[in-house]
Amino acid sequence: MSKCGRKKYMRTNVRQMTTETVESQQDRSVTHSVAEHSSAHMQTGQISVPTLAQVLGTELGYSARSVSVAGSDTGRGSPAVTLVQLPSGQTVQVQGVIQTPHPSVIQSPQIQTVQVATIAETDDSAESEVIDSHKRREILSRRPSYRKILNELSSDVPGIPKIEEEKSEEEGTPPNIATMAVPTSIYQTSTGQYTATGDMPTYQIRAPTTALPQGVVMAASPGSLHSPQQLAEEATRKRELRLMKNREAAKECRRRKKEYVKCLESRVAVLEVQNKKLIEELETLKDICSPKTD
DNA sequence: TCTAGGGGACGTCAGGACCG
DNA sequence: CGGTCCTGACGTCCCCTAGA
Repeated sequence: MSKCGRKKYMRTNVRQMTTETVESQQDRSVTHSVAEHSSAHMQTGQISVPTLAQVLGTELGYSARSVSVAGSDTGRGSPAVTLVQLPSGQTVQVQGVIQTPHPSVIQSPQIQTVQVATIAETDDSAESEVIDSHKRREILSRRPSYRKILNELSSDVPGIPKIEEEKSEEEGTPPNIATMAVPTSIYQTSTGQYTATGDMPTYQIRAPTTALPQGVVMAASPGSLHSPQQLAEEATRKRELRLMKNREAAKECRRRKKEYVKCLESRVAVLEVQNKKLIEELETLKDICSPKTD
């Protein structure tokens, strides 16, 4: 079946998902973490987030040249400020890359999973089941969206491209398209649904509402409906509109998620390098400070 | 060559978050 | 408070690859 045929199939084949199935999904969802999706199998090069590495790399540059480092972490939510003394004697205050401004998307669900397992093992009563469901509900509470997290990261580290909020449509310009300057502009999927912009200096982020036919809603105002048939048509139209919106939203959400994961991976890489350099520096200082044996 | 399995992408549903 | 947005989870399809 071709991609187009498959899409057609997906459109016409409405899956019957029962409530029971959904509830079981909820239970299983606790054990599912983003980390599972952020494996090394993630396709590379679709959307690059080079600015993070570049910015943090700049910080690494200071770190590498430093002779003495005095670090201080102001606590959770505040990035560590590091005093770096350059070889020239000049002291520079650097906002370190080691910071925990946000609850980790990758780690927290796993921790919560352990908590759920512990509760389930130690409590059997019906009352505990109620408590369990409450706790599970708390655990399932939504964390901040990828857009928010990434934007907060962007504000912490200048130079990281922000994910733009949707803008109102304006005539004459492509609506709801935010542009970001990135070195590589490959933005496509294996299905080719997104056009590759290989020779363009920017890639485009389409807001979920971009491709929506606004006129669909405008065309059928409730006042103009009379017969049950018209009501049914209106209901169908609304449903299709909602599905179309959600389709676009899901695509956008997946794109943001990928970008976010890439951002985290870049960060991990930078932190690993920095950690290695700090260890080397520590060894050097140990050698200098230790009394000579011979 | 065939097949099983892994992985990516997609559409859909459900429900929490957010906003006017 | 209702409408909309966002995202986790699921099922499905397609592609690729290793092994028989």
